[in-house]
Amino acid sequence: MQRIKRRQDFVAAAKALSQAQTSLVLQFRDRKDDAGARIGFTCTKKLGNAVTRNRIKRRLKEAARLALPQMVRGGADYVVIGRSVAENRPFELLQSDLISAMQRLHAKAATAPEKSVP
RNA sequence: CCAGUCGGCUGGAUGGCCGCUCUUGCUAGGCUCGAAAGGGUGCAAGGGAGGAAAGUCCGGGCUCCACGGGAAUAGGGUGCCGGGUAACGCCCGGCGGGGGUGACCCCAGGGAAAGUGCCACAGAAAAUAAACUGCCGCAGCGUGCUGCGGUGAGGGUGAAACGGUGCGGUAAGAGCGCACCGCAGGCUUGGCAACAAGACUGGCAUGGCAAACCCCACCCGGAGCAAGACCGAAUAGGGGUGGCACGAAUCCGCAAGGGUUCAGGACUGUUUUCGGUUCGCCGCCCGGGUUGGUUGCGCGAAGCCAUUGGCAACAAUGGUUCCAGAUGAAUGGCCAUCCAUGGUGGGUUAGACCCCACCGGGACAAAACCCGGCUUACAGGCCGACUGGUAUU
RNA sequence: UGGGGCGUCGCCAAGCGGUAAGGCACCGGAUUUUGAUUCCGGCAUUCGGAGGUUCGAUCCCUCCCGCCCCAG
Repeated sequence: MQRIKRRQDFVAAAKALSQAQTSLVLQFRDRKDDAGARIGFTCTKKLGNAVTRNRIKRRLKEAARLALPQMVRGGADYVVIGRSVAENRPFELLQSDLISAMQRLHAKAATAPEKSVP
């Protein structure tokens, strides 16, 4: 799965669907093309210093690597925004947060597909 | 043993499973992303955050720009002396001042006699020393006032009052004279110097503030790796060149040239004789350059060990080692045991810092071109030197 | 990476070497049957923090902390 690296992709994903969980916020945007799914990780400066922010992003990356590959859809951009509890939340709960957020987002996209068009 | 001062070191360990990034090797191609440049994908081995990587406060390297050399103006910085260094506002040693019983610690510490300015309140007066009050003498008379002269000693204040204390001296007094202290001047001695010591001379001049303006001495060209270099598509546009084309009317202009309409070409919407966009057409070559990519990018004022010189900072010589290179940003995720440590309960015990069980639980903080410093943050642990006190011998 | 600014009472703020203005809010009192209005009085012992210069710092200097803005 490719990583999102450009700022404008992050901004575009922020304008599309989002789903908040205890440890993270997941954003989902359908790019309407045939390329593979992409995922990006970010968090705000309010969460702490560089060590804390990096640790949150690494735990989320590892959870996504283990939990998500069989769930993602082609042509989709996912952005995971870390929250402060993600630093110490048990790893199994971190994975289940990701899975349920993605399930609910996919359900939202099915009921209201027009909203995801930018 | 208690209290304290200074300096240095360290910054959890081992293992398992699954990952990230770089380098090298392997058969060297395949597959794949991309317009290209270039990138991704396999296996194995090895490397992979810090003492502050931080704050970005100084100093350099490196790169580009500017510049004939140099100097000056403006602006900014530094400020006892000597040394170290590539350089510094850093470090070392010394001097002076201040603090502490002491080990030791702190100090932007040049110039106030170049000039300007400020010194609230209080106080007679806050800086050309005079006025006021006072003290003393003489004269006058209305007998406590006036005039003249002497004096700069006293005057509640204040952060600070024009040398201080004492003795002599005098009408009263005053460095007026003397002793001691302070101060100034040149001299001698010691020291590279800052400065110190000594005797001599001078009766004393120069209040404080320059982290107020300022003066003096010295230093500084500007920007920053998003510097800079290279590769480089479609489309549009620029230059050159070859072939084809370069029609008609009209307007501006001396001309070169330009505008408008029709015709014509290219692309395109559309059922269409209708419309839209564009303007010489086609080929080749050159240069610039956007998205993007590569590079810059780690052998260095490097680390470690030894010897020598130096009180030291540090330097020289010899040997030895190769030690991170990410870019929405790698160096991790999960788990187990141990270790340091905290809590609770129980046990041993004179008492435990000893033993057992359970629970909790790892300081600060992550390279972003690279080095030398400074500053700030930091759980816990270790080592060395020294000081004061108490007790014992 | 480079540059600039701010921090003063609960809120908005003035002051910029010499006892820290003012407004809103709050508290107490007066007026009123009660409330509003009005009037009177009260309300800053770290002027973001720590050092330093000065007789004396909100103000000057140094270092930190927090917040905001600009350029690429």
